[in-house]
This record gives sequence, C-alpha cells and structure tokens, in this order.
Amino acid sequence: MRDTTTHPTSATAVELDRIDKRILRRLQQDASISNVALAAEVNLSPPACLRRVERLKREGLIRGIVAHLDPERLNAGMVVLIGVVLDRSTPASFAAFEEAAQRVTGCMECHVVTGEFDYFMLVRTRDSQSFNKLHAEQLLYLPGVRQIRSFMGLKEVVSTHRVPL
Amino acid sequence: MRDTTTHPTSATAVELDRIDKRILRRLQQDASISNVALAAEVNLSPPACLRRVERLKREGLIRGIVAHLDPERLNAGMVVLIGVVLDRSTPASFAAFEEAAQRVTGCMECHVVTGEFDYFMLVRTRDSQSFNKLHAEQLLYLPGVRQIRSFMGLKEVVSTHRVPL
DNA sequence: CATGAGCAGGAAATAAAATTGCGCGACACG
DNA sequence: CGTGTCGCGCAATTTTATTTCCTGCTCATG
Repeated sequence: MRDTTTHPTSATAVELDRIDKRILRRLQQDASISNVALAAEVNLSPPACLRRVERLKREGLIRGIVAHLDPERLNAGMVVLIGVVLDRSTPASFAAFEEAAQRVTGCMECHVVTGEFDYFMLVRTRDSQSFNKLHAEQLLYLPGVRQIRSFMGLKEVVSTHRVPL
Repeated sequence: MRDTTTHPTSATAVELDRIDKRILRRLQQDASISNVALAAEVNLSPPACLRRVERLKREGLIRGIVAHLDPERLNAGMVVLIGVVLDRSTPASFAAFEEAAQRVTGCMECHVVTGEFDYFMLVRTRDSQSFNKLHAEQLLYLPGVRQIRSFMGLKEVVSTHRVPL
C-alpha cells in the first residue's frame, strides 16, 4: 500500500511527493548516476523515473545538470568577499553597476543588500596577486562606485550549491 | 612505479590542453550532453572523449556531476549575508564554530575572512520570517559568537558556481 | 453505483549511447 | 634507427535511454 494522498497546498508552490524529493536529493548529490540505477533507488521502473526527471526539468525545478569543477586547480582557489557602496542610489546607477558586475572575472555571487553596503559580491581568483590585479583592473572601474571594502577569504569552511530538501 | 619526467604533482598545477578546457567549459555549462555529442563538439571520437572526461574526474578537476536546482521553488529564494565576530580568537573557538556552521540550514558559503569579521556566511532561506526563525533557533546558538551582522539580499544579480576557464 | 476521462505506472521492443579491445602512428629517448 | 609510451580511431559488445503500448487507479459525473 503506498500513500498517494496528495492534498493541494498552494497554487504557486510545486507539489513534490516523496519520490520527487528523493530524486532531487539524489541528483543534487550526484547526477552522473544512470537512470536505471536512480529508478532502482526510488523504487520505480526506468521509464517512470525518467518521466519524473523530465517533468522536474520541464517545470524548472531542475535548472540543469552541470559539472562541479575544483576551483583550486583552475586558479580560482582564493575567495574574496566584497562590500560595495555606490555614489548614488538611482535606478540607472544600479543598472549600470549590475551590468558591469556580471562581467567581473570570477564573480560567483553578487547581491543587492540591506545595510551599510549596496552590493555584496563573492569573487574567486587565484591568489592575492591576481586579486590585486583584478582590483586594479576591474573592480575600481565598476561604474558609480564610492567605496569598496574587501574581506579576503582565509579558509573555506563551506561552499556548496546544495539546497536543503 | 613509473614517474614520468617533470611532474608537478602538487594538486594546484595540472596540464590542460585546449581540448580539456573545451570539455570542462562545456560540462560546466551543461553536463547532460551525451558523450557522443560532446565528442563531436571537441572533434574527438567518443572513446577518446570519454577517456579524457574520466581522466579529468580521476584527477579531481571534475569534482562531480550535479543537478542545479531552483532555490526559489524549493523555499530557499532569499539570500542573507552574515558577518560573524567570535568572542575569542582561539583555535578551539574557531573549530567549534566551524563545526556548527556546517549544520546551519541553508548555509551555502562560510569563510574565515580578514577584516572586521571572523567569518562571513551566505545563507539561503525562504523569506524574512523563516530567516527570523533561523536566526533565533540556529544562528544565535552558534558557539562563541559575540556579534552577528546580517545583510538581507534584496536582489540576486549573480549566483553561479562556474569557474572562469 | 456505473462509467469514462485523465493520470501515472510497468513490460517489452527499439534506438542510442557507453564501454571495451585492439591496432596504428607520433613522439621522446637511448 | 629500435623501442616503449601515449593518445587516437575503429569496430564489436554491453548497457542504457527512450518509445510504444497496455493496465490499474482515481475521481467527477450521469
């Protein structure tokens, strides 16, 4: 007897049953698994499992399957956190900054934030020398910047993309 | 034991030719591509391409193939950046904090940093209410914390795990 | 109660892909 | 020049993905 009591909860939230969650958890951990193995793990036939995975992709829950590379070995082992204050808080000013921020080499995160900064970024680079270069060549030329405060990462305690499920 | 010539066995320096880089770039963008398609893109036969991918995995350049899920649809659409100052700067104090930080629900990044904070974290949660709960139930109980300063994310400009190649 | 549409699943067949084994040629080195 | 190594491509084989078709279940409605 399997419990398939699916009660409608919210219109905006996608309904995920137990099997969907197991699939997502598994693929978030390791998506190189074959569909037959995944199907076995979630107690489904391969076609049924494949249909679910395709549905999850189609619905946008699975944004993509990507390779997770080692930043250290690709000259991006150093993390710098950067707080940014803009000169003016105008829409045009923000738009210009955001446009440019996306092009900063190694920019992994960039968020508009509350508090003493307008933006907070997380940038990956090779070492302090290459960060200095980045700072001089790219960060200082970001449009409308009044102040940049950098926090150099000394040790990576956590760095993941895994969403809790 | 064959130790072929000059081999910088230090994990940081790996030789990557043009084809390796193209493979990595492609897989970082979309790893759901089949090996035959990937092989065609990099002008290699499928077996040769597969051998390279396996080598890149074995050498640790490819840490894994993972599904990238949509945080918004999994109740993790809100980003909070958190600067943390500890009471004491002792090894035991740091170790205890780091141990606990890894267990914070939705903690995506946590780094030891220079500057006015000891740690900087990036946490994902559903909304300000759920962040309040997280704050009250988990963050305030992190060991040895003197001060916590939170910057709420208002807009996600960049959020990626793609390393520049 | 029937009944029939609409899902979601399984089995088997088919298409495609991954994987293995093998031989070839380029290259460096003795 | 041999010779060993490395990486490639081809072809065969195994495994996997994908399609097709059919069944059972749920639920709304006559």
